[in-house]
Amino acid sequence: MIRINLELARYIKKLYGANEHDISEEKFSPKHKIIEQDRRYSKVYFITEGITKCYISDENGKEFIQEFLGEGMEFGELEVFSKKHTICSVETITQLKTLSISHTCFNALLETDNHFNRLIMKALADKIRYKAPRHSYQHSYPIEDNVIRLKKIFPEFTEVISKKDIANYIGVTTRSLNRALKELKEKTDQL
Amino acid sequence: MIRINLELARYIKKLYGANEHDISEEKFSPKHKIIEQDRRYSKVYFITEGITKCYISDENGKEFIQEFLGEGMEFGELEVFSKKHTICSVETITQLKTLSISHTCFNALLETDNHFNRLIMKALADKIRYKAPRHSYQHSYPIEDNVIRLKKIFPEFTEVISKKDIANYIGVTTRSLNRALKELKEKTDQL
DNA sequence: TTTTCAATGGGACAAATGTCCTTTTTAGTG
DNA sequence: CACTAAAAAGGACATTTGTCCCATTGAAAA
Repeated sequence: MIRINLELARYIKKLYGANEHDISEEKFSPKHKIIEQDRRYSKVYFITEGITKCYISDENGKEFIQEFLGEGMEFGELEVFSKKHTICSVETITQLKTLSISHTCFNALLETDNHFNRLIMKALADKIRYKAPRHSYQHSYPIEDNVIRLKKIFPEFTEVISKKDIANYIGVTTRSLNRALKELKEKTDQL
Repeated sequence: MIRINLELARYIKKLYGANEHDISEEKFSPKHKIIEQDRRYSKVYFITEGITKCYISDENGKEFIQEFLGEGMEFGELEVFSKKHTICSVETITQLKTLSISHTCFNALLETDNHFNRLIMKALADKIRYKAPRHSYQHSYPIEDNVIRLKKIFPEFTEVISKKDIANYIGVTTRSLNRALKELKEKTDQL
């Protein structure tokens, strides 16, 4: 549910240690919007600490959360390859620390650093791999099953992430999520 | 709706022309399953002609279509980066021609051919970019709106792709799709 | 041509989810 | 500590979508 990539985190920290002027550290407080949908930016971010949500909002203001990003996850990288606007907003949930790098340097690294190139390639592939079954599951199963599934992979999810965000992640209304949680609780209490 | 990547198609054909022994051409007839979910393969395919569907099926046999792939789209590449099982099945819809290449050669190309590396990177990024808004839209809007949207981007979709596949692409039952199509027709007939 | 089977279309009802509101709880602020 | 605003919980009802059928059509096979 909260995606991480420790291998990438380790490597970007190592680069930061060796080559401080290309990579810079930034800190953000909770609920801070780092990237806004449909804009242009010229930096790629790597999370070293904390959690963000990455979401699309439509004209009615509905948010649909794509991913929760944790340590080692990158964002802002898609726009390096296809020079278009961002498709997602990224907003911090907890305090956040990032290492960031300009598009120019990112490109340079991709060309000169084979290992870096491979890590980014793998990170992209993993994003695709991860999304497919998730959306498939969400469509095919009732809300309750989705909640059970979340509980399994991340038992304390209700403590860290707000109900609204969880609902937007599953793609349902808060009302429906509450209903599912209540029914689930009643069922487990009976036992 | 049917994704293509002409730039990649052009380049892989060019490579095929120059270096025939690493890349081989294959032909498949309609409804042929080229790749099956949860298996291992050692080839990457590039479509040069025809259409396939790429889908996940669950334990109840429900199919959820991730993408329809057309000219220039690749499949089987995700497993090069994370050496796991396939997450999708890929099945031809029309006759299909592909150029395929072994994992080993694919990796070699990525390392030695900068342009190829960049094209693959971009192809991965585009797959991510494309998926996000699509799933968001499908969750947020009723079936009818989704059908209207498909009509806009691919007017003759009902002729090429079966109702069942369209329904599995939108993530609804055939019954619901038919209902939506009927209501849509009634509305437009009134005008 | 007849037969067969899959694809399509749709009726009737059930179940899941959304909408609209109101109440309760919680956390933060003056 | 009291006050306020946001988050959470849930009642009542409407709407959407699914399930379970069966009828029709069309195309491929015998």
